[in-house]
Amino acid sequence: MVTFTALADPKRRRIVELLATGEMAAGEINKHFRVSGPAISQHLKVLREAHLVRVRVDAQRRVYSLDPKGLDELEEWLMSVRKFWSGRLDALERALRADLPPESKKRKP
Amino acid sequence: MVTFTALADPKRRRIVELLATGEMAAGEINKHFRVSGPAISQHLKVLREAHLVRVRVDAQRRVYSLDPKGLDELEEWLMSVRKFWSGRLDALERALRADLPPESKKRKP
DNA sequence: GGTATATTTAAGAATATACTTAATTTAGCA
DNA sequence: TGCTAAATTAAGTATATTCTTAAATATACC
Repeated sequence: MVTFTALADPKRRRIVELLATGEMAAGEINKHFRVSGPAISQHLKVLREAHLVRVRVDAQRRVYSLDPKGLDELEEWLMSVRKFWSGRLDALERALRADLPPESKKRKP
Repeated sequence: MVTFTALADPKRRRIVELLATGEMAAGEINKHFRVSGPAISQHLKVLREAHLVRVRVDAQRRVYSLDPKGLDELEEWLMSVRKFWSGRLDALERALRADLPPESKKRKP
């Protein structure tokens, strides 16, 4: 799940948000940030490897757009965790339901 | 969105997956990894700050469980991006739909 | 009180990340 | 061909992350 690593950086998250509104060339993406071109290029590489964006070549320009795969993987992980979790109530919730103390407080070490 | 930073680490993701199956004390979580106790404790702190887990005190033990807030925030971001994205087709898809070339290939620099 | 257990906090070291400037690649056009 | 534009790759550096061991904190039990 390189997806989370890719989205851990705020600039990369912002790039994904930008591309959600439509495709954009690397240079145009760059204008939205106060960093050098290479910095953005490196971020785009990470996003590409995480299948969060794809490139289309248009002459010298590289036009970037969202890749569904990355977000799908993210959602899959999220739903998988939720699936295991749902149906399970934690001790506190069980206690509230049964109107009983959460569990025996004493415990041998 | 400190959530992504928290989930960027594979061990922390694993901890969330473990807790999805039920609550667990810090020491018990630790047994699932080959690292020292402090290492896990630090990971748990990051997860706590991201509202992905919560603690309940039981004598000397700290019993951890999932916190809905973190995953909710994650899902919210994901859905927000999808929302902006949906309805928008990229140039290639538009072209395929209209059965026309994607766009004028020539462009002045 | 004194000792053992469970866990966290502190301090420091190794590795990874994100940036910079310089050099390289690729395409268009006079 | 030579020149400009757009972007990437390369190399180096500053900062962040993750881990370790040692010390501190808190609770239970004798």
